[in-house]
Amino acid sequence: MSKKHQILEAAIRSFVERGLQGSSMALVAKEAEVATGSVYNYFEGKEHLINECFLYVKQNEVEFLLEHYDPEASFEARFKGVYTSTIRFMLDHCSYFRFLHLYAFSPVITQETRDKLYPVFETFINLYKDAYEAGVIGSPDAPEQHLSIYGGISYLMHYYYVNQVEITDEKIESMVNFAWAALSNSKQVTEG
Amino acid sequence: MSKKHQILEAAIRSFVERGLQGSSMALVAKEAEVATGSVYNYFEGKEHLINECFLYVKQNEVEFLLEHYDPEASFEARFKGVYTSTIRFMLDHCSYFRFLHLYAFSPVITQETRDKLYPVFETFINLYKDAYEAGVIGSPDAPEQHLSIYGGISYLMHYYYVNQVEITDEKIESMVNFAWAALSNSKQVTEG
DNA sequence: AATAATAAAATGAACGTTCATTCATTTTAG
DNA sequence: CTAAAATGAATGAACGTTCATTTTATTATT
Repeated sequence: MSKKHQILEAAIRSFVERGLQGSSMALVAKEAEVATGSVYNYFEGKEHLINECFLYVKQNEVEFLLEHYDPEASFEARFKGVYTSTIRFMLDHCSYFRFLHLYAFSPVITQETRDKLYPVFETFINLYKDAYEAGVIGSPDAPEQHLSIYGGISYLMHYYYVNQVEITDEKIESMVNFAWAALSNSKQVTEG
Repeated sequence: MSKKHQILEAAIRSFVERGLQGSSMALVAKEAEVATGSVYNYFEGKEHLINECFLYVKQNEVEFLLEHYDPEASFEARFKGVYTSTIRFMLDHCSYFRFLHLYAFSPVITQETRDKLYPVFETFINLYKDAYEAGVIGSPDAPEQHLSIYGGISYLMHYYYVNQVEITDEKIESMVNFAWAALSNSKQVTEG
């Protein structure tokens, strides 16, 4: 693992466990088994490091999602696939998930950082748009649909994490079905 | 408004706008139009202040929810009522909502603080339990149901806030219907 | 291959600033 | 006149950042 990776991984772990306040640069460096000054060879400063952690995690996430994405599958299969992948990613990379859950909305994440991520997630945003045009889901506003489901999953996963609930494949399936039901039912609800 | 309230309100605003790191005690005091030392007359330190902000917001929330809660109403009406109140509370107290959304999962909020809140929300936790026993909703795990809906609403509200989307009564109704549909449909989904 | 020369990366002590906290003093309330 | 509350300058520790020095890697030369 490269030194930059070491630092990112250590930083994410520390930010999650001790918070941004509680994680001094010296401490992050120590956890990464690197000299304090070395962090500054790779990152301009603490704020920059935090933003880079965010990008790093998000890029890992989208990479994972794309790996398991089949553009030829049915809408239902694709949606369920994306939700399943999202949950699996959260499980496999617990500290990544917790980092996102804690800091995705923080004012320390700059607009510049956020803007970098939009194109990366375009595939999935388009999935919602296409599904709407095909009449599979009810709302035309893709981000809204996505966020309310992603938010639900996030909160739930956090709850499972805190309470150390083991998440079986059946549990994942149940969550995904719940999400899909909410999404596909929204057609009737918003119209009725 | 008492001096303690002034400080809490100013702290919440500052924590939301500048983050925990960016909000020095001197700055919070200045925003509260109070001397730096005065903060320490009411709060033991910064961490304590943050925890008190959390309790303050949560207690305000539950007060608001109870004010609009009718224990005699039907399950559907009660659920929809709670969701509607939650959304209205978020809208009326934007910085409270953002504070919760940012720091509710932070490691700076102690377990002690969290434990204080469970009894406060018991009414609403029982609502889920009762509804399950009455066969109205499918899952016996009340916190899970609640969290996935609350999470969805939170993420959505944050999105609306960031994008300055005006939230009409129709929009609230649509969100509440979406939530209720997800909840009441979960019966079929988890069984099917 | 071996050695020297140069560049790049890594180091951690030192610096200067910031900031949480304290406390002697002043102001206000009873 | 007394007690409580408020004040903000002073303090000292913590922390982000820098940089002179050392170590490692790369290239050039014999």
